[in-house]
Amino acid sequence: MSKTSQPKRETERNVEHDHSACVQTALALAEKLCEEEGERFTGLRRQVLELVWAEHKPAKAYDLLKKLSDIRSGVAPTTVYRTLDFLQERGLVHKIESLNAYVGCSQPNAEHSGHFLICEACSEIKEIENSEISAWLEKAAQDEEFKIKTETVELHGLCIRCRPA
Amino acid sequence: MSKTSQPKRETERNVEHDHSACVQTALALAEKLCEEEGERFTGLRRQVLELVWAEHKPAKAYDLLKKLSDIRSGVAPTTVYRTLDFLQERGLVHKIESLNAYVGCSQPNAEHSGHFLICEACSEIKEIENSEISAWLEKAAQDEEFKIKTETVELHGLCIRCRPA
DNA sequence: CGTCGATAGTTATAATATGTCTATGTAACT
DNA sequence: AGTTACATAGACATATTATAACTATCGACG
Repeated sequence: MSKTSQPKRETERNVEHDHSACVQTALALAEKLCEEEGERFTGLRRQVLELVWAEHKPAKAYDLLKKLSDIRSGVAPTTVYRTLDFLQERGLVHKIESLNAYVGCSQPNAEHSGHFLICEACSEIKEIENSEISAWLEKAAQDEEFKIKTETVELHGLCIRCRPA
Repeated sequence: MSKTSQPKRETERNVEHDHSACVQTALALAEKLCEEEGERFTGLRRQVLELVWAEHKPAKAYDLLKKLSDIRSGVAPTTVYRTLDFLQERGLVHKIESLNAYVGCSQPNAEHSGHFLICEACSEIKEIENSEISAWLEKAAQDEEFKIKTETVELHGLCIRCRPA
């Protein structure tokens, strides 16, 4: 194959991004985390997590349900929601409240609320790892003597690839 | 009536807070804003806004529907959602994404995304007016060259009255 | 190999939200 | 007043999102 022939299929997200490695890493990390916590990383949990990670876009529960039905039998809404609950509790996925959808988290060990950049053009979502954000928000909350437990921070707009030059 | 007799009924929120004045202000402001924008502040819109403002707690659409049914006929989900949409577009109410609920906004003229402190004990919600927050978030987004359009910032925790001393 | 708790299957239903078509109200113009 | 046009709201249907409650199965451990 010459360099000028059909280029290798690339993700929309990022020409540098090897997504299958990305998914494999997430699954491996999940497995490790469950083992450490004495939880079972069952086939169902693996399949759901894999489906959530299929893209760097929020996945809707009922879409996961459809896809899951293609690869197993006896799948009902409960199946999906129960599994998503499990994954959320371990920080393996986050719920995006403003979209009623779910994304995989790549820092599941770290105690954190997620902060997200959500592109309204291409739907790609990125978790911000700017650790200052929580500190800033706490500072703002302290003015009201409010004690933050969980943070929902979802910033909608245009990502670098979709914003006009 | 002596000073030691039955004290005047006070809101749970704040003994200093005159809530009926608070609602009246909000309604008057809404009326003014609609007039300025050439929009009609109809009976329905006033009633819905008044119900949303009944408490400083998020109001659920179907609860509003029930209450609205007590004071008008022919109320269906569409009625409520349509009216909430109208009010949201004018910044008169905000939707709290993490609760699927709505709160009145007291700075409807100001262009802004709301930032909220939500007490998980008493459900009271407070809109933060710390203007630095948006600036901070933009700063964080700039690291990713992301252009923010709307912000969902909902901080759940304990308010000053509910947090342990 | 039996039992116990965790996991998942099954069925039903609740809660949240939207689409579409029709009727009515109000403003603007004649 | 009569007519038109558009905004508002009513009516009805249905889609989407999420949970409840009960039963069956699996797998770790004694």
